[in-house]
Amino acid sequence: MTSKLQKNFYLRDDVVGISRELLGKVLCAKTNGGLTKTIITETEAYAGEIDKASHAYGGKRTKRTEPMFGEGGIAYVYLCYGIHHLFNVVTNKAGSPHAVLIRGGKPLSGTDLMLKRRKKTVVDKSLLGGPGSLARALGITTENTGTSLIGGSIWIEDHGIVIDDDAVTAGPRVGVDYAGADAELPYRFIAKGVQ
DNA sequence: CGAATGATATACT
DNA sequence: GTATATCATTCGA
Repeated sequence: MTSKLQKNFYLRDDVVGISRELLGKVLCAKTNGGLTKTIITETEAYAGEIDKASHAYGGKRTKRTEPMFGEGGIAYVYLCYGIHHLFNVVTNKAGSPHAVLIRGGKPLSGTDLMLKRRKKTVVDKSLLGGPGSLARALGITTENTGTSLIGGSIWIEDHGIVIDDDAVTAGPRVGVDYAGADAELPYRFIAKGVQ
């Protein structure tokens, strides 16, 4: 059974709960003429204005973070360190800059295309190991920021994969040391045994 | 462990 | 309008 996640999934105000539920879901991207699918195994929640690690902390609204302030159900893609594209799913209603960063996944379909984009020949965990690599393998770029996840070229499917609570690790986020105490929040979710 | 690399935010003139 | 500091990272040594 497969079904595409609908808008009401993204509109809830529990961004941490959504991050947890996205584990095991399938991220699909039809970019550059090719279709790729990946099972989401690692996510991170960014709780907008109350979260120092978020670009939108304190309700800061800029041209770059604009998509996060929009309605849930769209993509927010940001170029980080001049090299890496990071893919986020915007959640909550318009005006609440919540988002879920997709940090890792496992190839499901379109593997050849991912290998080609990463210039690799074998599938290993470095293919989708990390937010920058994952976005590159899926062909996601900043061009895709603001794209709708309902009816756009990027969407998320539910394949009926259930990740048991025992298989979920919640922990502090990485790479956000500058956020001080907020970097310690257990907003990071990893699905064990799927990777 | 350290460099690469470029858009963006912020603080200036 | 122009300048500089900073970054939700990765790869290679």
